[in-house]
Amino acid sequence: MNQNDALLMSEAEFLRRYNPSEYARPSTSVDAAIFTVKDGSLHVLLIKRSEHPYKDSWTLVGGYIDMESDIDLMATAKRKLEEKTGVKTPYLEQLVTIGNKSRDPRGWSVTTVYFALIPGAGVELKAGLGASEIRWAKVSNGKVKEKLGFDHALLLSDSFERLRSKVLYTSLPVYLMPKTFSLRDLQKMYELILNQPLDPKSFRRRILNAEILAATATLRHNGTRPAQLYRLKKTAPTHFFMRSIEGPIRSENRASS
Amino acid sequence: MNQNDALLMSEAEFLRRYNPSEYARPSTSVDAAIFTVKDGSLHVLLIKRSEHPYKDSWTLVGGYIDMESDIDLMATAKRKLEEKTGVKTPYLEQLVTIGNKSRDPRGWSVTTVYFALIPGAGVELKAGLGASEIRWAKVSNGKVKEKLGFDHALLLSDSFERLRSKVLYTSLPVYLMPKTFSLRDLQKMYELILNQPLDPKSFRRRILNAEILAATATLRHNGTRPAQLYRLKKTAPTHFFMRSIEGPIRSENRASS
DNA sequence: TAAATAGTGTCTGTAAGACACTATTAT
DNA sequence: ATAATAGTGTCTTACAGACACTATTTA
Repeated sequence: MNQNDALLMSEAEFLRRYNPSEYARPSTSVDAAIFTVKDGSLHVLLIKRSEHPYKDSWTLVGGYIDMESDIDLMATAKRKLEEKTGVKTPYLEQLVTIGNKSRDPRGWSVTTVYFALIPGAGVELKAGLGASEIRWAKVSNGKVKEKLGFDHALLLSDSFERLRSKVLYTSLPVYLMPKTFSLRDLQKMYELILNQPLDPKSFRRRILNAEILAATATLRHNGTRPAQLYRLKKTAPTHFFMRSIEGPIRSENRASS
Repeated sequence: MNQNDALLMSEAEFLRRYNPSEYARPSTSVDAAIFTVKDGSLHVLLIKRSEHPYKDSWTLVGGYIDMESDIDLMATAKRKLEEKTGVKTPYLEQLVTIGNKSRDPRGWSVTTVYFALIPGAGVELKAGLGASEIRWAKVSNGKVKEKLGFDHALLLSDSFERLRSKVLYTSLPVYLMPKTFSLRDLQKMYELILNQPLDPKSFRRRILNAEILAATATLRHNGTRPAQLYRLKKTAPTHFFMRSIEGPIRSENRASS
């Protein structure tokens, strides 16, 4: 047995003796700000908790890692999303991880926050375990009317800010659209999130130059001039524009000092 | 006792009975990719582990949350940074959180990765507990020569990619500079990270328009034409430019689907 | 003087902003 | 024809790229 074998053996021996409950660990969870657009407004999915703590408070969708079946954190987020909405392939992005002593009355806890964008059509909500109710809540300026449990009001406003800031330089809103849509529809989605009107000519130029949309063979007729419908190209990744839309000053991601 | 009191009481009762070790939890840690520039190259801080697992392997600086003294995750990251380098106020940004079954042989583990930028001058390294050695390792193309333990090669390359991608549209490199520096020095820092030469005129125009630097009263004389020295304005936040430097195609932050 | 590094003048290119304009439908 | 919504023409503006040029030092 050479020295390398000895080292491996002793690591194996170490692992054999390792007791995971020897040291206290913070709790870890995953929360998701799941956005959609309904009736011309941005909404986020909330559940009403049926268990302590914060029983009967509204919160974002979330839960604990299933150490048996979840292979990684995103799997936990996807599982929660699918349990509640049936949606399997959303735009899902990790936003931030918040961990501190005070956010959960049970002690030190860490939560990784994802944000998801899903089209509004055809989603059927299921409250599921731990929730007595589930519903879409209208988001205005990063806030909902409901008083949220834990620090979820903060998680929501962070998620919304990130969404808004990324909309200035990416094609993210396409993930909120139905399968086919007109450029005007997409523009309205941008305007809704940015809370700011955009020039139609500049908007169309920007989106069409990105080459992420394909025109469909059909026009949509609803009473006035028909609109060309588009769909997202199958292979199109999220587009990052070289220049931002000029909007409110961006100051996301500011560092500590 | 009204209904609200009753609800509060029963939550208090719930918390009194709550047993944190009732459910298995993943382990949670914080790792930091601490970058500096030495001898004209980008370096990252590594330690050599003195304990299992991955005993005698090199890894990024990291460790467990101290549930008594750390008030939040960033406090853990700052504490680790200060223990190793003595630096107290770096640029410190949360990058991503990785959690899965396989990254640690002891089982499901979650780590939150920070990246830090510190000036090279006057830093004295201390290996400290759990480490037999500590040193700056040269980073080339997101990699170090050392074979890294756990999934730290991946954490490092992610950190480096994020750094590179943010350098295209922010003023981040100022945090790697000493107190005063010339614009040419700063340009060299950008070029080093981007691995791409920049036009001096365009570079100066870009940086000066951002109004984040103040000229000092002194010039630096070293043998040729003296250079105007600048310092970072005290109040200057990280600057986000409206346009990217044209570089390799940006594709950070791509979502799952 | 030459070598070396700091810094400028100025033209071009590109994509966004502004805004008036045309186009196509239903009634 | 009018209202309503879709979509265009085209001028301006802002800022990055390119690159030749000038400036200030030491030896």
